[in-house]
Amino acid sequence: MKKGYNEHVCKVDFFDPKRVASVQKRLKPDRTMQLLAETFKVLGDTTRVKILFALSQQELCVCDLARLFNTSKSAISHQLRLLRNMRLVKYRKEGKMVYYSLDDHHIRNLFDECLRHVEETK
Amino acid sequence: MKKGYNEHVCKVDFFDPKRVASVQKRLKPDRTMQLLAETFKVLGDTTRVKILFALSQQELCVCDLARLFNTSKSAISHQLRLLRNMRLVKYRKEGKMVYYSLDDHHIRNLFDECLRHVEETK
DNA sequence: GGTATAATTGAACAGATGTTCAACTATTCA
DNA sequence: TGAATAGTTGAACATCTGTTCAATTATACC
Repeated sequence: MKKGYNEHVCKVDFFDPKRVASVQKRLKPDRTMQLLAETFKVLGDTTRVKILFALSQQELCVCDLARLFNTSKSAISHQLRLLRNMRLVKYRKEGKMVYYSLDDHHIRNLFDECLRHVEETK
Repeated sequence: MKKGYNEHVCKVDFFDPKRVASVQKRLKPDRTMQLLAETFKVLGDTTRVKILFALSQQELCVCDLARLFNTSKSAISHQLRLLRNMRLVKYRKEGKMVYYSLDDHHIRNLFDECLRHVEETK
């Protein structure tokens, strides 16, 4: 993401030290911001949004999801792995089948809040 | 994003038609899912999350933000354009300066909800 | 008008992302 | 045990993303 990076170039000219200091004090730790961004990033893909929305309606297996969105099991499985890693979905095994569902009640709230934003601005 | 794409390969094997049909009925329009994903995607970057969080504290100019996060004005400006396009920030001009602030009260709620998720699972 | 500078923009490029394909694992059932 | 199959995984690859650098625009002040 970074390239040459001319450290000697003055990157900033005019800024208000008071304003900057006051905001700086109230910033959250970098790690927290990273986690926030990572979580939003995982939500930031149409396939994954659809998967999560579907799972918010009903527990489903990989084949159900693949059928629902007319895509391959492999693609769905790769996406589910990302969602698992971020603890957005959980699963239970039943024989050869694996049933997925939402892991966390916050996700539905996130969806609702974001839907309201989208509805308002469109 | 797509390559060869073997249309003739059966992509799905076992699924529950009832389950799939019941969820399918309740899915939102594709355009809505896309807008949701686009919005989350814009939120899914550490620099932009930081910018938005800073702006949720106080109106700031590009130089303030560049200073705050020790990055270039150009990088900040590029990111602000994305945020403007998704109507997440608004701005007012005052001479040579451009002051940015949050456009929408939903964003703070989104942040809070996501923060709670992050705090719980870490 | 002319210079300085806050901000924006476009091109370039390294790195990240998402799907495909093929190989593999795990479980069922005959 | 062996065939069938639900699901996972890794490599490959085209596309997308974010920062840098250089050029441009817009405003202030002399």
